[in-house]
Amino acid sequence: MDAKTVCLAVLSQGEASGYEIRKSVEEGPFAHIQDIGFSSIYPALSRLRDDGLVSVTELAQEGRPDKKIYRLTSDGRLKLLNALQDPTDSDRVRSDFLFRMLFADILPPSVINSMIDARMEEIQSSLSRIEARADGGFESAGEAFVNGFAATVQRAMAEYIEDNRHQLVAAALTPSRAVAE
Amino acid sequence: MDAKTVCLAVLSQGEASGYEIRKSVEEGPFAHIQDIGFSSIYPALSRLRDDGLVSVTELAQEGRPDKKIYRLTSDGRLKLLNALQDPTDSDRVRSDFLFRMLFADILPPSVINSMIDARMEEIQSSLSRIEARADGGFESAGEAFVNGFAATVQRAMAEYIEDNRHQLVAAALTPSRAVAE
DNA sequence: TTTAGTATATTTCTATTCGATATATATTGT
DNA sequence: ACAATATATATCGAATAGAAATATACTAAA
Repeated sequence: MDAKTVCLAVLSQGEASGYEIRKSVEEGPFAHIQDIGFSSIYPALSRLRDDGLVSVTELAQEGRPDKKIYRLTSDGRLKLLNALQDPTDSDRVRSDFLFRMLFADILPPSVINSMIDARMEEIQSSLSRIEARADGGFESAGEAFVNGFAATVQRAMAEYIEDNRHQLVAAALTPSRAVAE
Repeated sequence: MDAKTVCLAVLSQGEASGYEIRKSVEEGPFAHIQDIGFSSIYPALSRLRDDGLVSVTELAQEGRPDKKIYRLTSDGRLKLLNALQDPTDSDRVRSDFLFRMLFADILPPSVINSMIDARMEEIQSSLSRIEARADGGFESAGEAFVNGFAATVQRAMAEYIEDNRHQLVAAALTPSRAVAE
């Protein structure tokens, strides 16, 4: 989703500043399925305000920069509802880990092993966060569905890696392709 | 991975034009784990050539634009080997589908249902392509591992969706949040 | 048969996004 | 005392996304 829709989506769950939108996307229900940086958020919020889809209240703060609190307008809520029904883009995965695994037979086995270990740790910590979120209960059936989805996929990945990693390491030990060493 | 490394990676499996690199990434072993567009490939190839990491041969063709065929140099091969051992970025997923499912309770059930159906079809066609690739045999253990990984994940997703879709549709039928209708 | 769509092939444009940095201060941990 | 982390916005350059421009051949459907 584009940054504007992401902002509308987060704001539909309550008012927030740009900073809080980012935190919400990183840690909240959108974690694992969407990410966004400040350099997308701030221009997006400006445009949404110009288009009357959000309203802003500046809140003076001591010790910190003034906080700009954004709220959905009714136009904004409608826009979100429409955007959610627009044609859905295909899901996209970008895996640096699997990219490297494709070249397992030209990399040193020790490197392969530590990459796999690192990936397994990432998966475990993802799972911890997912399960922690489940303990807190869900605001909607959608959140429960997405959380369960993420958990299922992470577990499937962990299981596959554990079951098949030895084949990769074996291949790295007996390289079939030309290696520069 | 950045576009330059993707180009080096594809070229490590044989010479290719920019157009062929794209096709290879879309359809070959990189499918499902990486994507790249022409507007990344062509500038990347120019830079790689400037840096002496690839060499170019122009091939005149009739009826089609001249084809520029790129080959890895030995510097390029080394560069790839190094890049593959650089710190690995975290895997990233961007799911428009799950994003929408988060809002299942404010969308019409018919819309939810057709989004789910569309997603299931996409998964099935992904699986068909993955299984077709398995039938062709693999060039390396890495390819076999990645293909099996993709198959496992797609099957886990399909199974989860089938098992849990009714909960989403039920929620859409009895909306708990304010809906504009 | 004509027409639409798909395939080959590169280049370039605009808009968006990524990643880092600048700026400023409070709080927390070592 | 010092380092790291958290709060908060803005902006810069580089990279990427997505579409369009250009040109031709082949294939399938109306």
